[in-house]
Amino acid sequence: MSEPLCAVTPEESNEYTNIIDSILATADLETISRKKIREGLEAELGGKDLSAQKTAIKELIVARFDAISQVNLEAVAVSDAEAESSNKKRPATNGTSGAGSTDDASASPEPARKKAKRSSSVEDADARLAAQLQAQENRLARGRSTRGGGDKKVTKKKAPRKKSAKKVNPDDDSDLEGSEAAPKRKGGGGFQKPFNLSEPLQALCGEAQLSRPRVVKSLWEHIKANELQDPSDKRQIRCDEKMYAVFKQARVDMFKMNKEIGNHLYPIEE
DNA sequence: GCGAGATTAATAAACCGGTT
DNA sequence: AACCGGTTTATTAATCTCGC
Repeated sequence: MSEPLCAVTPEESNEYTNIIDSILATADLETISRKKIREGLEAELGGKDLSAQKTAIKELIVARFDAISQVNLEAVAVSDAEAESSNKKRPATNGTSGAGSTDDASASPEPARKKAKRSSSVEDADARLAAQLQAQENRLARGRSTRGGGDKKVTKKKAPRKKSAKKVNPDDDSDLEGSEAAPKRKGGGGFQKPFNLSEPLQALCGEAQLSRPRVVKSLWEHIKANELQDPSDKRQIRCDEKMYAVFKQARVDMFKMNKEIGNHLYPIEE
């Protein structure tokens, strides 16, 4: 709709490039997105509306990202090569294969985020090697405890875990059928653990004891049955009386709801 | 082998970014 | 444009992996 997308003038292109470069210089290339860069650009330009030049700017951003990430990659490759050559000899492929390394460079940010897992044993070989190298570095750097680095909380933040349900199925079907007593993770850890529900929560769920996932499920059934989602922002749940008794507020964010649930679950003591 | 940190499992729906 | 998949929130227990 609307007007043909205008191209940026050379002056603008120049100006935008400088701004984008400065944004990229301080940003984490693994997590930065086009949108964020564009937002930063708009902010830098005093809130100027760039929608008319969206396409041209998108290309500009991509071009600058590619250019900068390639520079970074080369820098990393050099330091990597130096570091590794002292420990291990690796076929020095990087220097010569320009095309290959470039490809890796542009692809690296996203895949890097996606994987962070260790389910596949094939990838593990590499992962382990990397872990060992890193462990050595850590030990040299500090006497710090172990790979965790000491932060327990890191778990949640640092490792974006993959969606589980999806993996379960393929995993399940593949070859487990042959070997009945598959070693796979038993039933599902503590997820099935039942809790005593607080009174208001009991009134909502209709059960005195439920596991957390069941409580969530039950809550959503209630929400849908009573159309409690705010139409303008469906993540917001409007509390009816029963809900209010639990959450003590007229509206609750669906994620906060999960958080609040914890206050209404009591461990069952024998 | 033991200890400890890291990871994964289920549950829900919306939203966002990326891909086709 | 439409679709797909990841991310978000919280939780516990079991399991895995690695260091010592």
